[in-house]
Amino acid sequence: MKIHRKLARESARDFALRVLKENIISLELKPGTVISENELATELGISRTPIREAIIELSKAYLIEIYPQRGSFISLIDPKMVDEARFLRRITDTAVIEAACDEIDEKGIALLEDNVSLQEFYLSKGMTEKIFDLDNQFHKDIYEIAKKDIIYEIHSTLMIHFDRVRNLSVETVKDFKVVGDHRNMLEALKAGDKKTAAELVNKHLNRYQIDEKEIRNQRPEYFKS
Amino acid sequence: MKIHRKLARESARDFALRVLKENIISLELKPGTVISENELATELGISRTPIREAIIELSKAYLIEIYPQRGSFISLIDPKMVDEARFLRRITDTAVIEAACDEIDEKGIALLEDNVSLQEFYLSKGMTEKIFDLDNQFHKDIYEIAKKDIIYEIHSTLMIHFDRVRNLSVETVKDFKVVGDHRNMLEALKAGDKKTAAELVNKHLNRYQIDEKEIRNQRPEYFKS
DNA sequence: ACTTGTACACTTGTATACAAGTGTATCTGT
DNA sequence: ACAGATACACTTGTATACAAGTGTACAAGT
Repeated sequence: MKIHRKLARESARDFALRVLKENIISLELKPGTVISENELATELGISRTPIREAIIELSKAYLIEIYPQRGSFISLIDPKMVDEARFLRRITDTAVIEAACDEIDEKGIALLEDNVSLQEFYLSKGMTEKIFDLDNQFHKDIYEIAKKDIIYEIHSTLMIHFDRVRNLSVETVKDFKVVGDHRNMLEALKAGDKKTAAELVNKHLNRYQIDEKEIRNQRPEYFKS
Repeated sequence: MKIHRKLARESARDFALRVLKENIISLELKPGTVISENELATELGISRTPIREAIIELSKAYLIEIYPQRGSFISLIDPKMVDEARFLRRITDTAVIEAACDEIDEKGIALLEDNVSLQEFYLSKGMTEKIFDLDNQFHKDIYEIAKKDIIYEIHSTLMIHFDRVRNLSVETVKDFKVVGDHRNMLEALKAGDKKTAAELVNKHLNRYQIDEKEIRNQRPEYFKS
Protein backbone atom coordinates (compact mmCIF):
# COMPACT_ATOMS: atom_id res chain seq x y z
CA MET A 1 0.00 0.00 0.00
CA LYS A 2 1.18 3.49 -0.88
CA ILE A 3 1.38 5.69 2.19
CA HIS A 4 1.45 9.41 1.79
CA ARG A 5 2.67 11.78 4.46
CA LYS A 6 0.30 12.81 7.19
CA LEU A 7 -0.63 16.43 6.61
CA ALA A 8 -0.11 19.18 9.15
CA ARG A 9 -3.48 19.73 10.80
CA GLU A 10 -4.90 16.41 9.63
CA SER A 11 -6.29 14.15 12.33
CA ALA A 12 -5.12 10.56 12.46
CA ARG A 13 -8.55 9.41 11.43
CA ASP A 14 -8.71 11.67 8.37
CA PHE A 15 -5.21 10.56 7.47
CA ALA A 16 -6.19 6.91 7.60
CA LEU A 17 -9.34 7.63 5.64
CA ARG A 18 -7.48 9.50 2.93
CA VAL A 19 -4.80 6.86 2.53
CA LEU A 20 -7.32 4.03 2.40
CA LYS A 21 -9.52 5.80 -0.14
CA GLU A 22 -6.59 6.64 -2.41
CA ASN A 23 -5.32 3.11 -2.33
CA ILE A 24 -8.73 1.62 -3.02
CA ILE A 25 -9.35 3.93 -5.98
CA SER A 26 -5.92 3.31 -7.46
CA LEU A 27 -6.37 -0.43 -6.93
CA GLU A 28 -3.15 -0.48 -4.97
CA LEU A 29 -5.40 -2.25 -2.48
CA LYS A 30 -6.93 -4.85 -4.76
CA PRO A 31 -10.50 -6.05 -4.35
CA GLY A 32 -10.46 -9.00 -1.98
CA THR A 33 -7.30 -7.96 -0.15
CA VAL A 34 -7.42 -8.89 3.51
CA ILE A 35 -6.67 -5.98 5.80
CA SER A 36 -6.00 -5.94 9.52
CA GLU A 37 -6.52 -3.04 11.86
CA ASN A 38 -3.28 -3.87 13.66
CA GLU A 39 -1.22 -4.09 10.49
CA LEU A 40 -2.59 -0.83 9.14
CA ALA A 41 -1.96 0.86 12.48
CA THR A 42 1.68 -0.19 12.43
CA GLU A 43 2.03 0.70 8.76
CA LEU A 44 0.59 4.20 9.19
CA GLY A 45 2.29 4.79 12.50
CA ILE A 46 -0.90 5.49 14.42
CA SER A 47 -3.03 3.46 16.81
CA ARG A 48 -5.90 1.15 16.06
CA THR A 49 -8.62 3.60 17.06
CA PRO A 50 -8.43 6.08 14.15
CA ILE A 51 -7.76 3.23 11.72
CA ARG A 52 -10.81 1.43 12.96
CA GLU A 53 -12.97 4.54 12.66
CA ALA A 54 -11.87 4.97 9.05
CA ILE A 55 -12.56 1.32 8.26
CA ILE A 56 -16.04 1.57 9.75
CA GLU A 57 -16.82 4.58 7.59
CA LEU A 58 -15.67 2.78 4.45
CA SER A 59 -17.68 -0.28 5.40
CA LYS A 60 -20.78 1.94 5.50
CA ALA A 61 -20.07 2.79 1.87
CA TYR A 62 -19.65 -0.93 1.11
CA LEU A 63 -15.99 -0.43 0.19
CA ILE A 64 -14.74 -2.65 2.99
CA GLU A 65 -16.44 -5.70 4.44
CA ILE A 66 -16.04 -6.38 8.14
CA TYR A 67 -16.61 -9.83 9.57
CA PRO A 68 -16.49 -9.54 13.35
CA GLN A 69 -13.81 -11.67 15.00
CA ARG A 70 -12.77 -13.02 11.60
CA GLY A 71 -11.34 -10.21 9.56
CA SER A 72 -11.94 -7.49 7.03
CA PHE A 73 -11.19 -7.11 3.37
CA ILE A 74 -11.50 -4.70 0.50
CA SER A 75 -14.89 -5.34 -1.09
CA LEU A 76 -14.93 -7.26 -4.32
CA ILE A 77 -16.35 -5.43 -7.30
CA ASP A 78 -20.09 -6.00 -7.10
CA PRO A 79 -21.81 -5.33 -10.46
CA LYS A 80 -25.06 -4.47 -8.69
CA MET A 81 -23.21 -1.95 -6.55
CA VAL A 82 -21.54 -0.41 -9.59
CA ASP A 83 -24.90 -0.24 -11.35
CA GLU A 84 -26.52 1.53 -8.44
CA ALA A 85 -23.64 4.01 -8.21
CA ARG A 86 -23.90 4.72 -11.94
CA PHE A 87 -27.68 5.03 -11.75
CA LEU A 88 -27.42 7.44 -8.85
CA ARG A 89 -24.73 9.48 -10.52
CA ARG A 90 -26.73 9.77 -13.72
CA ILE A 91 -29.95 10.99 -12.17
CA THR A 92 -28.19 13.28 -9.71
CA ASP A 93 -25.77 14.83 -12.20
CA THR A 94 -28.65 15.46 -14.57
CA ALA A 95 -30.87 17.15 -12.02
CA VAL A 96 -27.97 19.13 -10.58
CA ILE A 97 -26.77 20.56 -13.88
CA GLU A 98 -30.34 21.65 -14.58
CA ALA A 99 -30.42 23.41 -11.24
CA ALA A 100 -27.02 24.92 -11.98
CA CYS A 101 -28.44 26.45 -15.17
CA ASP A 102 -30.75 28.50 -12.96
CA GLU A 103 -28.22 29.35 -10.29
CA ILE A 104 -25.03 30.06 -12.20
CA ASP A 105 -23.53 33.55 -12.10
CA GLU A 106 -20.42 35.34 -13.36
CA LYS A 107 -18.27 33.89 -10.60
CA GLY A 108 -19.40 30.36 -11.35
CA ILE A 109 -18.78 30.79 -15.02
CA ALA A 110 -15.28 32.08 -14.35
CA LEU A 111 -14.56 29.11 -12.11
CA LEU A 112 -15.59 26.58 -14.72
CA GLU A 113 -13.92 28.52 -17.50
CA ASP A 114 -10.56 28.40 -15.71
CA ASN A 115 -10.96 24.69 -15.12
CA VAL A 116 -11.91 23.78 -18.69
CA SER A 117 -9.19 25.99 -20.16
CA LEU A 118 -6.65 24.17 -18.06
CA GLN A 119 -8.03 20.82 -19.19
CA GLU A 120 -7.71 21.93 -22.80
CA PHE A 121 -4.16 23.07 -22.15
CA TYR A 122 -3.10 19.78 -20.60
CA LEU A 123 -4.82 17.88 -23.38
CA SER A 124 -2.98 19.86 -26.07
CA LYS A 125 0.30 19.13 -24.29
CA GLY A 126 -0.55 15.46 -23.99
CA MET A 127 -0.43 15.63 -20.18
CA THR A 128 -3.65 13.68 -19.89
CA GLU A 129 -2.80 12.34 -16.42
CA LYS A 130 -3.48 15.84 -15.07
CA ILE A 131 -7.04 15.76 -16.36
CA PHE A 132 -8.42 13.25 -13.84
CA ASP A 133 -8.40 15.65 -10.90
CA LEU A 134 -9.68 18.56 -12.99
CA ASP A 135 -12.51 16.36 -14.22
CA ASN A 136 -13.57 15.62 -10.66
CA GLN A 137 -13.23 19.26 -9.68
CA PHE A 138 -15.36 20.34 -12.65
CA HIS A 139 -18.24 18.21 -11.52
CA LYS A 140 -17.82 19.24 -7.91
CA ASP A 141 -17.94 22.90 -8.98
CA ILE A 142 -21.24 22.33 -10.76
CA TYR A 143 -22.71 20.86 -7.60
CA GLU A 144 -21.55 23.88 -5.62
CA ILE A 145 -22.97 26.27 -8.19
CA ALA A 146 -26.30 24.45 -7.95
CA LYS A 147 -26.04 24.74 -4.13
CA LYS A 148 -26.01 20.97 -3.82
CA ASP A 149 -22.57 20.51 -2.32
CA ILE A 150 -23.77 18.29 0.53
CA ILE A 151 -25.21 15.84 -1.97
CA TYR A 152 -21.83 15.78 -3.68
CA GLU A 153 -20.10 15.08 -0.39
CA ILE A 154 -22.54 12.35 0.59
CA HIS A 155 -22.16 10.60 -2.76
CA SER A 156 -18.43 11.03 -3.21
CA THR A 157 -17.34 7.98 -1.24
CA LEU A 158 -19.93 5.86 -2.99
CA MET A 159 -18.61 6.89 -6.39
CA ILE A 160 -15.33 5.15 -5.60
CA HIS A 161 -17.07 1.97 -6.76
CA PHE A 162 -17.37 3.64 -10.10
CA ASP A 163 -13.88 5.15 -10.11
CA ARG A 164 -11.99 1.95 -9.44
CA VAL A 165 -13.78 0.14 -12.24
CA ARG A 166 -12.89 3.04 -14.52
CA ASN A 167 -9.28 2.57 -13.46
CA LEU A 168 -9.44 -1.05 -14.54
CA SER A 169 -10.44 -0.09 -18.05
CA VAL A 170 -8.07 2.73 -18.85
CA GLU A 171 -8.76 4.04 -22.29
CA THR A 172 -7.06 7.39 -22.30
CA VAL A 173 -8.01 7.75 -25.95
CA LYS A 174 -11.29 9.08 -24.64
CA ASP A 175 -9.69 12.00 -22.83
CA PHE A 176 -10.16 14.49 -25.61
CA LYS A 177 -13.83 13.63 -25.90
CA VAL A 178 -14.28 14.13 -22.17
CA VAL A 179 -12.69 17.55 -22.31
CA GLY A 180 -14.90 18.44 -25.24
CA ASP A 181 -17.93 17.39 -23.21
CA HIS A 182 -16.89 19.73 -20.44
CA ARG A 183 -16.52 22.62 -22.86
CA ASN A 184 -19.98 21.93 -24.25
CA MET A 185 -21.50 21.68 -20.78
CA LEU A 186 -20.01 25.01 -19.86
CA GLU A 187 -21.49 26.63 -22.95
CA ALA A 188 -24.91 25.14 -22.15
CA LEU A 189 -24.62 26.44 -18.59
CA LYS A 190 -23.74 29.91 -19.84
CA ALA A 191 -26.77 29.85 -22.12
CA GLY A 192 -28.97 28.46 -19.33
CA ASP A 193 -29.96 25.67 -21.70
CA LYS A 194 -31.17 22.92 -19.36
CA LYS A 195 -32.20 20.49 -22.03
CA THR A 196 -28.84 20.51 -23.80
CA ALA A 197 -26.97 20.42 -20.49
CA ALA A 198 -28.89 17.36 -19.36
CA GLU A 199 -28.31 15.61 -22.67
CA LEU A 200 -24.61 16.33 -22.43
CA VAL A 201 -24.41 14.84 -18.96
CA ASN A 202 -26.00 11.66 -20.23
CA LYS A 203 -23.73 11.47 -23.24
CA HIS A 204 -20.77 12.15 -20.99
CA LEU A 205 -21.59 9.36 -18.57
CA ASN A 206 -22.13 6.96 -21.44
CA ARG A 207 -18.45 7.26 -22.21
CA TYR A 208 -17.70 5.50 -18.95
CA GLN A 209 -19.89 2.57 -19.93
CA ILE A 210 -17.21 0.08 -19.05
CA ASP A 211 -17.06 -3.32 -20.63
CA GLU A 212 -17.67 -5.36 -17.54
CA LYS A 213 -17.40 -8.66 -19.34
CA GLU A 214 -13.90 -7.92 -20.59
CA ILE A 215 -12.64 -6.72 -17.22
CA ARG A 216 -14.19 -9.72 -15.58
CA ASN A 217 -12.40 -11.99 -18.01
CA GLN A 218 -9.10 -10.33 -17.26
CA ARG A 219 -9.52 -10.15 -13.51
CA PRO A 220 -12.19 -12.65 -12.43
CA GLU A 221 -10.74 -12.73 -8.91
CA TYR A 222 -11.76 -9.09 -8.40
CA PHE A 223 -15.45 -9.76 -8.93
CA LYS A 224 -18.13 -10.83 -6.55
CA SER A 225 -20.74 -13.03 -8.15
CA MET B 1 -33.57 10.87 26.02
CA LYS B 2 -35.67 7.75 25.54
CA ILE B 3 -33.57 4.63 25.80
CA HIS B 4 -34.87 1.39 24.41
CA ARG B 5 -33.59 -2.00 25.38
CA LYS B 6 -30.46 -3.32 23.73
CA LEU B 7 -31.50 -6.11 21.42
CA ALA B 8 -30.15 -9.62 21.61
CA ARG B 9 -27.50 -9.86 18.93
CA GLU B 10 -27.13 -6.12 18.54
CA SER B 11 -23.64 -4.70 18.95
CA ALA B 12 -23.12 -1.83 21.33
CA ARG B 13 -22.38 0.44 18.39
CA ASP B 14 -25.59 -0.45 16.52
CA PHE B 15 -27.49 0.00 19.77
CA ALA B 16 -26.10 3.49 20.27
CA LEU B 17 -26.77 4.34 16.64
CA ARG B 18 -30.35 3.17 16.81
CA VAL B 19 -31.11 5.02 20.03
CA LEU B 20 -29.54 8.24 18.78
CA LYS B 21 -31.36 8.12 15.44
CA GLU B 22 -34.72 7.45 17.07
CA ASN B 23 -34.29 10.29 19.52
CA ILE B 24 -33.18 12.72 16.83
CA ILE B 25 -36.13 11.87 14.58
CA SER B 26 -38.64 12.12 17.40
CA LEU B 27 -37.07 15.40 18.54
CA GLU B 28 -36.58 13.91 21.97
CA LEU B 29 -33.06 15.16 21.35
CA LYS B 30 -33.81 18.69 20.27
CA PRO B 31 -31.76 20.55 17.66
CA GLY B 32 -28.95 22.32 19.47
CA THR B 33 -28.84 19.92 22.42
CA VAL B 34 -25.31 19.46 23.71
CA ILE B 35 -24.29 15.84 23.97
CA SER B 36 -21.30 14.28 25.65
CA GLU B 37 -19.71 10.95 24.83
CA ASN B 38 -19.21 10.25 28.51
CA GLU B 39 -22.77 11.07 29.51
CA LEU B 40 -24.23 8.98 26.70
CA ALA B 41 -21.94 6.11 27.62
CA THR B 42 -23.17 6.14 31.21
CA GLU B 43 -26.76 6.58 30.13
CA LEU B 44 -26.69 3.66 27.71
CA GLY B 45 -24.56 1.50 29.96
CA ILE B 46 -21.77 0.97 27.44
CA SER B 47 -18.34 2.47 27.01
CA ARG B 48 -17.30 5.54 25.07
CA THR B 49 -15.94 3.65 22.08
CA PRO B 50 -19.20 2.40 20.52
CA ILE B 51 -20.92 5.69 21.43
CA ARG B 52 -18.17 7.61 19.73
CA GLU B 53 -18.35 5.46 16.61
CA ALA B 54 -22.09 6.12 16.37
CA ILE B 55 -21.61 9.85 16.84
CA ILE B 56 -18.99 9.97 14.11
CA GLU B 57 -21.34 8.23 11.70
CA LEU B 58 -24.12 10.70 12.45
CA SER B 59 -21.73 13.61 12.06
CA LYS B 60 -20.96 12.35 8.55
CA ALA B 61 -24.66 12.74 7.79
CA TYR B 62 -24.58 16.24 9.32
CA LEU B 63 -26.97 15.22 12.09
CA ILE B 64 -24.43 15.88 14.82
CA GLU B 65 -21.71 18.50 14.85
CA ILE B 66 -18.44 17.68 16.52
CA TYR B 67 -16.09 20.41 17.69
CA PRO B 68 -12.86 18.75 18.78
CA GLN B 69 -11.93 19.40 22.38
CA ARG B 70 -15.01 21.57 22.82
CA GLY B 71 -18.11 19.45 22.48
CA SER B 72 -20.77 18.05 20.22
CA PHE B 73 -24.40 18.85 19.70
CA ILE B 74 -27.42 17.81 17.70
CA SER B 75 -27.31 19.81 14.48
CA LEU B 76 -29.67 22.71 14.20
CA ILE B 77 -32.19 22.52 11.41
CA ASP B 78 -30.42 23.88 8.37
CA PRO B 79 -32.86 24.94 5.64
CA LYS B 80 -30.22 24.35 2.98
CA MET B 81 -29.69 20.84 4.30
CA VAL B 82 -33.42 20.15 4.33
CA ASP B 83 -33.68 21.48 0.79
CA GLU B 84 -30.91 19.24 -0.42
CA ALA B 85 -32.46 16.23 1.27
CA ARG B 86 -35.84 16.99 -0.30
CA PHE B 87 -34.25 17.61 -3.71
CA LEU B 88 -32.39 14.31 -3.51
CA ARG B 89 -35.44 12.43 -2.36
CA ARG B 90 -37.54 13.83 -5.16
CA ILE B 91 -35.23 12.97 -8.01
CA THR B 92 -34.32 9.58 -6.58
CA ASP B 93 -37.85 8.49 -5.72
CA THR B 94 -38.97 9.52 -9.19
CA ALA B 95 -36.25 7.62 -11.02
CA VAL B 96 -36.63 4.61 -8.76
CA ILE B 97 -40.37 4.23 -9.20
CA GLU B 98 -39.87 4.39 -12.95
CA ALA B 99 -37.30 1.62 -12.70
CA ALA B 100 -39.70 -0.32 -10.46
CA CYS B 101 -42.33 -0.16 -13.21
CA ASP B 102 -39.99 -2.23 -15.36
CA GLU B 103 -38.84 -4.62 -12.66
CA ILE B 104 -41.97 -5.34 -10.65
CA ASP B 105 -43.36 -8.89 -10.58
CA GLU B 106 -46.14 -10.81 -8.86
CA LYS B 107 -44.19 -11.06 -5.63
CA GLY B 108 -43.51 -7.33 -5.53
CA ILE B 109 -47.13 -6.51 -6.22
CA ALA B 110 -48.24 -8.81 -3.40
CA LEU B 111 -45.77 -7.15 -1.03
CA LEU B 112 -47.06 -3.66 -1.77
CA GLU B 113 -50.67 -4.80 -1.81
CA ASP B 114 -50.38 -6.18 1.71
CA ASN B 115 -48.79 -2.98 2.90
CA VAL B 116 -51.32 -0.62 1.35
CA SER B 117 -54.25 -2.75 2.51
CA LEU B 118 -52.93 -2.51 6.03
CA GLN B 119 -52.56 1.24 5.72
CA GLU B 120 -56.15 1.47 4.54
CA PHE B 121 -57.24 -0.68 7.44
CA TYR B 122 -55.48 1.45 10.04
CA LEU B 123 -56.78 4.59 8.41
CA SER B 124 -60.37 3.32 8.54
CA LYS B 125 -59.91 2.51 12.21
CA GLY B 126 -58.38 5.90 12.88
CA MET B 127 -55.11 4.32 14.04
CA THR B 128 -53.11 6.78 12.02
CA GLU B 129 -50.05 6.50 14.24
CA LYS B 130 -49.44 3.05 12.76
CA ILE B 131 -49.17 4.48 9.28
CA PHE B 132 -45.77 6.15 9.71
CA ASP B 133 -43.77 2.93 9.69
CA LEU B 134 -45.84 1.42 6.90
CA ASP B 135 -45.27 4.55 4.84
CA ASN B 136 -41.52 4.17 5.21
CA GLN B 137 -41.70 0.47 4.46
CA PHE B 138 -43.75 1.11 1.33
CA HIS B 139 -41.08 3.33 -0.12
CA LYS B 140 -38.32 0.98 0.93
CA ASP B 141 -40.11 -1.87 -0.82
CA ILE B 142 -40.24 0.11 -4.04
CA TYR B 143 -36.49 0.64 -3.88
CA GLU B 144 -35.98 -3.07 -3.39
CA ILE B 145 -38.28 -3.93 -6.27
CA ALA B 146 -36.29 -1.54 -8.48
CA LYS B 147 -33.10 -3.26 -7.24
CA LYS B 148 -31.89 -0.02 -5.73
CA ASP B 149 -31.79 -1.01 -2.09
CA ILE B 150 -28.25 0.24 -1.50
CA ILE B 151 -29.28 3.71 -2.61
CA TYR B 152 -32.11 3.54 -0.11
CA GLU B 153 -29.71 2.53 2.62
CA ILE B 154 -27.20 5.25 1.77
CA HIS B 155 -29.87 7.93 1.75
CA SER B 156 -31.85 6.77 4.76
CA THR B 157 -29.77 8.52 7.41
CA LEU B 158 -29.78 11.73 5.39
CA MET B 159 -33.57 11.71 5.19
CA ILE B 160 -33.72 12.15 8.95
CA HIS B 161 -33.27 15.85 8.24
CA PHE B 162 -36.54 15.63 6.39
CA ASP B 163 -38.30 13.43 8.92
CA ARG B 164 -37.65 15.57 11.95
CA VAL B 165 -38.97 18.67 10.21
CA ARG B 166 -42.05 16.66 9.30
CA ASN B 167 -42.44 15.81 12.97
CA LEU B 168 -42.40 19.50 13.83
CA SER B 169 -45.36 20.15 11.58
CA VAL B 170 -47.68 17.32 12.45
CA GLU B 171 -50.78 17.59 10.37
CA THR B 172 -52.28 14.15 10.60
CA VAL B 173 -55.21 15.40 8.61
CA LYS B 174 -53.13 14.57 5.56
CA ASP B 175 -52.90 10.88 6.42
CA PHE B 176 -55.78 9.79 4.26
CA LYS B 177 -54.38 11.59 1.26
CA VAL B 178 -51.02 9.90 1.77
CA VAL B 179 -52.64 6.48 1.90
CA GLY B 180 -54.57 7.31 -1.24
CA ASP B 181 -51.32 8.27 -2.95
CA HIS B 182 -49.88 4.89 -2.08
CA ARG B 183 -52.87 3.10 -3.50
CA ASN B 184 -52.58 5.09 -6.72
CA MET B 185 -48.85 4.43 -6.97
CA LEU B 186 -49.45 0.74 -6.58
CA GLU B 187 -51.99 0.80 -9.40
CA ALA B 188 -49.56 2.69 -11.64
CA LEU B 189 -46.86 0.15 -10.82
CA LYS B 190 -49.18 -2.73 -11.68
CA ALA B 191 -49.97 -1.07 -15.01
CA GLY B 192 -46.30 -0.30 -15.63
CA ASP B 193 -47.30 3.30 -16.18
CA LYS B 194 -44.08 5.22 -15.55
CA LYS B 195 -45.43 8.64 -16.35
CA THR B 196 -48.31 8.42 -13.92
CA ALA B 197 -46.11 6.83 -11.26
CA ALA B 198 -43.58 9.65 -11.51
CA GLU B 199 -46.31 12.27 -11.31
CA LEU B 200 -47.76 10.60 -8.25
CA VAL B 201 -44.38 10.63 -6.51
CA ASN B 202 -44.08 14.34 -7.11
CA LYS B 203 -47.58 15.04 -5.92
CA HIS B 204 -46.94 12.85 -2.90
CA LEU B 205 -43.79 14.68 -1.90
CA ASN B 206 -45.50 18.02 -2.33
CA ARG B 207 -47.72 17.09 0.59
CA TYR B 208 -44.67 17.29 2.81
CA GLN B 209 -43.94 20.81 1.69
CA ILE B 210 -43.62 22.07 5.22
CA ASP B 211 -44.26 25.64 6.14
CA GLU B 212 -40.76 26.50 7.23
CA LYS B 213 -41.66 30.07 8.17
CA GLU B 214 -44.30 28.95 10.62
CA ILE B 215 -42.14 26.34 12.27
CA ARG B 216 -39.32 28.82 12.47
CA ASN B 217 -41.60 31.31 14.20
CA GLN B 218 -42.66 28.71 16.72
CA ARG B 219 -39.22 27.30 17.36
CA PRO B 220 -36.59 29.80 16.24
CA GLU B 221 -34.02 28.24 18.57
CA TYR B 222 -34.08 25.04 16.50
CA PHE B 223 -32.93 26.76 13.33
CA LYS B 224 -29.51 27.52 12.03
CA SER B 225 -29.35 30.74 10.07
C1' DA C 1 -5.72 -43.42 8.26
C1' DC C 2 -8.95 -40.82 10.51
C1' DT C 3 -11.39 -38.35 13.98
C1' DT C 4 -11.47 -35.46 17.78
C1' DG C 5 -9.98 -32.32 20.93
C1' DT C 6 -7.09 -28.62 22.18
C1' DA C 7 -3.82 -25.08 22.28
C1' DC C 8 -2.71 -21.00 19.90
C1' DA C 9 -2.44 -17.15 17.01
C1' DC C 10 -5.00 -14.39 14.94
C1' DT C 11 -9.36 -11.29 14.23
C1' DT C 12 -12.67 -7.42 15.64
C1' DG C 13 -15.51 -5.45 19.73
C1' DT C 14 -15.40 -2.97 23.93
C1' DA C 15 -13.47 -0.70 27.94
C1' DT C 16 -10.31 2.26 29.89
C1' DA C 17 -6.22 5.26 30.36
C1' DC C 18 -3.96 9.11 28.88
C1' DA C 19 -3.08 13.39 25.80
C1' DA C 20 -4.21 17.78 24.37
C1' DG C 21 -7.12 21.60 23.91
C1' DT C 22 -11.01 24.86 25.54
C1' DG C 23 -13.81 27.67 28.42
C1' DT C 24 -15.02 29.20 32.95
C1' DA C 25 -14.59 30.51 37.50
C1' DT C 26 -11.74 32.21 40.80
C1' DC C 27 -7.92 34.27 42.81
C1' DT C 28 -4.38 37.73 42.85
C1' DG C 29 -2.18 41.93 42.13
C1' DT C 30 -2.66 46.62 40.84
C1' DA D 1 -13.16 47.87 40.80
C1' DC D 2 -10.88 45.79 37.27
C1' DA D 3 -7.32 43.06 34.46
C1' DG D 4 -4.88 39.28 33.97
C1' DA D 5 -3.03 34.91 35.36
C1' DT D 6 -4.15 30.38 36.73
C1' DA D 7 -6.20 26.31 38.29
C1' DC D 8 -9.75 23.21 37.09
C1' DA D 9 -13.35 20.75 35.05
C1' DC D 10 -14.84 19.65 31.21
C1' DT D 11 -14.51 18.25 25.99
C1' DT D 12 -12.88 15.05 22.05
C1' DG D 13 -8.62 12.53 20.05
C1' DT D 14 -5.58 8.78 20.49
C1' DA D 15 -3.36 4.81 22.54
C1' DT D 16 -3.62 0.65 24.84
C1' DA D 17 -5.54 -3.24 27.52
C1' DC D 18 -8.70 -6.73 27.68
C1' DA D 19 -12.84 -9.68 26.02
C1' DA D 20 -14.75 -12.81 23.02
C1' DG D 21 -14.98 -15.35 18.96
C1' DT D 22 -12.84 -17.91 14.81
C1' DG D 23 -9.96 -20.87 12.17
C1' DT D 24 -5.81 -23.59 11.83
C1' DA D 25 -2.26 -26.61 13.05
C1' DC D 26 -1.16 -30.35 15.49
C1' DA D 27 -1.15 -33.98 18.65
C1' DA D 28 -3.42 -37.77 20.88
C1' DG D 29 -6.36 -41.57 20.81
C1' DT D 30 -9.04 -44.97 18.28
